[in-house]
Amino acid sequence: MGIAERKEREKEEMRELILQAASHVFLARGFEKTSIRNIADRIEYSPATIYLYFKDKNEIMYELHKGGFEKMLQEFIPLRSIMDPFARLVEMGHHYIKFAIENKELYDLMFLMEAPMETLACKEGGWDEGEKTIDMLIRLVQECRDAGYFKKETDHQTAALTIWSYVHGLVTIYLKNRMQVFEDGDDLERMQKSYVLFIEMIRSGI
Amino acid sequence: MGIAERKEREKEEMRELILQAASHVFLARGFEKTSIRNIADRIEYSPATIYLYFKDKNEIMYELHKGGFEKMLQEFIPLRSIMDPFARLVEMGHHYIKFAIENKELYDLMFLMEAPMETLACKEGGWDEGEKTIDMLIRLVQECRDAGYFKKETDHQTAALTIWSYVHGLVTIYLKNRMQVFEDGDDLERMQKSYVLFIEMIRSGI
DNA sequence: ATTGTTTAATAAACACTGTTCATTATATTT
DNA sequence: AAATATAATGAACAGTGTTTATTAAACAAT
Repeated sequence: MGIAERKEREKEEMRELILQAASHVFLARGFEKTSIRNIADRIEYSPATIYLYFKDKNEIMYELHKGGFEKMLQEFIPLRSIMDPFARLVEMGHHYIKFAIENKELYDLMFLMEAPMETLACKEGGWDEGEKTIDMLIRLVQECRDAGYFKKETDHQTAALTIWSYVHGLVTIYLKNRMQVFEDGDDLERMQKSYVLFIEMIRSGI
Repeated sequence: MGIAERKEREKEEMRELILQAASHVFLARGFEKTSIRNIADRIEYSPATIYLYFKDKNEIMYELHKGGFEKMLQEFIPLRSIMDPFARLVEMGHHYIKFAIENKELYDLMFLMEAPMETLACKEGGWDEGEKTIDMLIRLVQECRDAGYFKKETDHQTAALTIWSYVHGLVTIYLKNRMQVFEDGDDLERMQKSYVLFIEMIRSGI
């Protein structure tokens, strides 16, 4: 029964081809402005063909959002070489902010857009990608406490949510063009200064 | 020349009528899913008529976003009766979070969507609404420092951005359904706990 | 090799979207 | 009452996501 297997493989290859094209067009034109027809054009297939491989546009979005988390976790790998947990936390924040700035569209898809969450709601199980990432942060907070940085009574989940909220808020203000409230000066520099302040805050406050 | 004035008044009334209808449909169906035709239907006019009063859909969004800021600043008025600046800051955060939760769509429009910012870019001048709000926060931070709460060397703008980032991030995670990363429990309670922690952090850390 | 059957791909359509423009209806002025 | 200016619209354009009936290709059984 080699044929069934080959078909399976070909189906997977086609899915991959579509996702690759989708990713390319999305990153080039932005998510909102990309249509199924754009994606179909790029791989020289009919728009209807895409619906043989994906339920709807949201499912493509969901799949790309998954890819975004893979990419992000990849970029977190070098953190493992940092021994001190607090230094690792600081560096993780840096990498998170850097990832958001360098992958605006992807970050939007991962943490702001509704599309992937809607597909998730139709599926069984939870938001594995998000959970995996926040778990990393929670464990890191735990390590920091164990190493004597944070107060013993602090709840890890609460601390993780607080830290995540801050970095997510910071990059979202930037990505969504709301740094305009500060009239002049360099946005990135201002973010840098804020991050330094926040780090000092959690060093002494959590 | 009473006619010209009446015409002017009628034009303004029509704009208001359209905005009112737009607001109603937007709030009921969500911003993304509302069309010019939906708005036109509600006021029993042709879709083309709307374009006699607004340049495009973005301009309607921009106008509604302005209304959102007015509403928010209205809700900040009671804060003035709080004498202690730090207590006022805490309460401002509370109100900010409350406003976001009770006006999800509006908050989205004010701080996340691109539409109003695109109209802004075509206009001269800056983002007055945003500036006014962040200025409130900056001045409040300044008051706190003067009252001996924060460190003397802390930059007000940096501190304000840091605080805003946190609350904005927190509500955005919630509004965009990303609280799912925490498996069980009440989202609002978790946010409450995080906010308490954050307040303690800035009390001792800024 | 020639059937019959399953699978893959598509063209065309449906019901939408924002937006424009020539045409019609109304209101104002002469 | 006729001429003009203003307001409102129907119809169209180019686009969207998605579905379906039809065609083309690949496979299975004879």
